Amino acid sequence: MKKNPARVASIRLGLCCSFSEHPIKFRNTTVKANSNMERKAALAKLAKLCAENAEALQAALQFCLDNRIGCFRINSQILPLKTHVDCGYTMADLPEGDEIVQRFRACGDFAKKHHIRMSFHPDQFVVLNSPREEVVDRSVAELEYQAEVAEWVGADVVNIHGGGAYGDKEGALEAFAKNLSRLSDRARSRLTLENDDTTYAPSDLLPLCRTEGIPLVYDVHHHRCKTDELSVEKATQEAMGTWDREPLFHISSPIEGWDGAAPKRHHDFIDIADFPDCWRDKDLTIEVEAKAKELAVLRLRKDLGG
DNA sequence: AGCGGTCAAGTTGAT
DNA sequence: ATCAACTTGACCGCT
Repeated sequence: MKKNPARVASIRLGLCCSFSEHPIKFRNTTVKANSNMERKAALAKLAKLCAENAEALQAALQFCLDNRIGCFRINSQILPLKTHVDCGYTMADLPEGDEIVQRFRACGDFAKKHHIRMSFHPDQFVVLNSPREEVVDRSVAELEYQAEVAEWVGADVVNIHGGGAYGDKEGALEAFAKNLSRLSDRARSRLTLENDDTTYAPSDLLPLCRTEGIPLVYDVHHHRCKTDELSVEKATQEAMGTWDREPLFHISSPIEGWDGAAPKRHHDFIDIADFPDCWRDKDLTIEVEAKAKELAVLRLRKDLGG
C-alpha cells in the first residue's frame, strides 16, 4: 500500500485555525463596525472578508500539503457574523455570493486530492443542552452554518462539548439527545462530542455517543484535568469504538507543567511526554492545540520521529 | 498613520 | 459579586 506523505507512521497531525509565524491571516469584523454601516455596504464588506478567507483557507491547505500536515481546523468566523441576529446573512445576500461558495468548493477539491482532512469546532456559545430556548436556537443556527461550510469543503467533523450541567448532568445529557432532532442531516452526520476539562469526562459522554452514534473526540489534556475511572488507554480504546471513520483526538500540554498554577491552559508546544504511547501505532488524526500553532505541529512530528 | 481599548454569543469555577 | 478561561490577536475609532 502506498504511504500517504501527510502521515508519520499512522498518525495524522492537525493544525488548529491559525498560524504563528507563517503569514496566513483569516479576516474578521465586529458587530459594532458592521452595525454602523448601511446594509448594502455592510454586505459588500462581509463578502470581501468571506472571499479573502476562502483564499486564506486555500493558502492554509497549501501550507499543510507542503509541510505534510494532514488536517486543518477551520475557525468559526470563516464567514464573519454569519448567524448574528442583526448582522447575519445568507450567501445569496452577498454580492457574488455564488463565487465565494465556489472558492470554498475549490478548497474542498484541493483537500480531497491531497488527502487533507478538515474540521470545525464551534465555540463555547454553542450549547445544545441549554435550558434557555433562545440559546438552543442560536446553537442550532451556528451548527447549521458551520455544517454548510463543512459540506462545501468536505470537512467531516463539527465538534462541540456537552454543554452545561445545570446541577443535573444526566438530565442535561437527555436534553442534549432530545435537541439532536433539531439538526439537519448535514449537521447531524458531522456532529462529534468532546470531553471538556470541567464538566463532562469521557465516561459521562460515552453512553450518549454510543446510543446516538456520535463519535467522541477524545481530548487527553481535558481528561487529565477532568478525570474519571478510565485510564488514558481505556478511554482511547472506548473513544475509537465510537468512530465509523478515522478517529480524531486532541493533544495539548499545560502552560507551566502539570504542577503549575494553571494546568488547564495550553503551552506553546507539546511536551512529548504528554503524548500517549498507545496513540503511536494507530490510525488517528491528532489535532494539536498549542499556541505556537504550525511550529508546534512540526516540532511534535519531529519528536514523534517523523 | 499610529495608538489603545474593544470585541456576539454561555457556563463554570476561582478570587 | 466579578472575572478569567475557553487559540488571542485583529480591528476600529479616535487622535
